Amino acid sequence: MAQQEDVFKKIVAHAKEYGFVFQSSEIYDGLGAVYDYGQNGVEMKNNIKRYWWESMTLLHENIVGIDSAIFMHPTIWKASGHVDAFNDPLIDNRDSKKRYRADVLIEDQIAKYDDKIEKEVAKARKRFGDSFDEALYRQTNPRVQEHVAKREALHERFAKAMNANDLDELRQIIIDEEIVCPISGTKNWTEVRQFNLMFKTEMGSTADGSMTVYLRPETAQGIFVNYLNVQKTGRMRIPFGIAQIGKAFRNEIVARQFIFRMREFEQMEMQFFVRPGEELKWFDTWKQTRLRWHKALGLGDSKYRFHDHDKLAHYANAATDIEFEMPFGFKEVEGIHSRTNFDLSQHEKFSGKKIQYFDPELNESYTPYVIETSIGVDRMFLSVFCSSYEEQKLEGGDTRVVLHLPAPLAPVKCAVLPLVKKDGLPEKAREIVDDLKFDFATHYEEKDTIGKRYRRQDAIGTPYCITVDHQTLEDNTVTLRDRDTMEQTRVPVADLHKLIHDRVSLTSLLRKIG
RNA sequence: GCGAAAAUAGCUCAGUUGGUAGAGCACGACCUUGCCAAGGUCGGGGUCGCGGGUUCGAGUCCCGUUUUUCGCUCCA
Repeated sequence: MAQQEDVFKKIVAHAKEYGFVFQSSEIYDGLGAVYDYGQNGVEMKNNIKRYWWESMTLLHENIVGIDSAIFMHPTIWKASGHVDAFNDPLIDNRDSKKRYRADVLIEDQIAKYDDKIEKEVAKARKRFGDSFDEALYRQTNPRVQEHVAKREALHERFAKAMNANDLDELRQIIIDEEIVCPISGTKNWTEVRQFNLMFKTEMGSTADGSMTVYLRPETAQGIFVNYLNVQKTGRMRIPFGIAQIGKAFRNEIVARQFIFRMREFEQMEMQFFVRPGEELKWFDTWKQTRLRWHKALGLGDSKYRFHDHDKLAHYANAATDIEFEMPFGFKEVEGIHSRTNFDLSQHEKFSGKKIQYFDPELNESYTPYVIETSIGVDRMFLSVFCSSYEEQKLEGGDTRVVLHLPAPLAPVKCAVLPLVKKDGLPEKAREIVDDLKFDFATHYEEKDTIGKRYRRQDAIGTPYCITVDHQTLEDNTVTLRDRDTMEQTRVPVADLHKLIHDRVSLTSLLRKIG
């Protein structure tokens, strides 16, 4: 594990050193859990996004894309449940250093009174046998009555505090009830703090005319609220999907592990609308489709696994994660959820608009069910980056750092290098660059020895290096060096375009899954 | 948010009981070489994360703060 952490540190350092990922606002000491993509990172990230987007929109004639705004009507987040669910009152125990949701602690305490009541009743039932009048016992037994009274008083006090959002009162309840930490057994509690996971801002430039809006914590709702628009204007027939790539924001309590958990991040989400009752069939179909998309990159099939959720979110009737083996363990990269008709129904309720689909085959209307595939761009980036990084030992004791990026995702596709900086080789190399640059991200480099230039390209994952030497001037051939094998083959300049295209184009990747 | 550790040049680090900052690599120019990094000469670059305090004097000691890493916690 220590060794793995070490590797991860090197990977993070490499990402910075070669212009993939920088800490946000670094010259001002940085901003927690926010990162910027550099000159190479942005290219790779765009390639990932294009791979996803084209796999959705080109390979499925019943999936279309949208790009919805980050600002949305605040009621959307009430309908979706985010306003309530993203507002947890939390409390820490100073001895065990454990954090708990204050409301959950109190609810557990209420459940304890229920247990006491049931225990009394069970004892009496055993003692009196068949002649036991349970209802009468519950109403009259003083011990049961005492527990009931305490339970009711607590419940009332708790509900009142939660409604008023009174954090001090929640803490007082925990103290008065002498609730102890299950780990340390002590009552050494901190203050109760409210964590709002949604970022807030004001819309409207005057103070009294403004309205609180949230930066979206997920892109999915932008799809749900546009469901009718797309379905009608696109004449979409169920089953169909809507795809979207965009930024989302969460004020994470703890955001760590580099770009794995960020406060501002990017999602690629697709909501697939299906007939009620067919959702689990489609859930399974999308699980397999999405896994194929991942595996086509060739990062290693054993690095993926499904993690099915036992505890489902309030809207879901099935959910799984696609996990990828990062240097710090298997981690969620993509979630696939069967969201039922929860979201569309909620928006029907809150907006008062009818969001139904008339199914001509069934001759009936219904609220569609939804299968969601939701993948984090940054997590995808991290998984590709980590699994591509290698410190390779070469013969002769040398080492080289090489990024074995899937060629279609590499930020630079080929580098054209004149062997020496004279004898007309740079001019010839420039000619080749001018031919290739329209189709491929191409680098030209003439500084330093050829070996050094190869290593620099290896470090950013450039699949091909094209070297122009004296023979090139005679017979118009160059050497083509492969990043992974370091092998060189002599090829005519005229063949370069096809050779490179075959390996680096997104098409080759899409054909594997389409 | 709690606990622990770290922060010195673009990168990796040194800086000895407090005496006003150094190396290697990288970078720029020129020369040399020319197929798998680290030849020569010259040069640019640091208010030692930030803010206080102690001291004649702080990179070094103390306090606070920011960021990062690890553990806990949380995770629609």
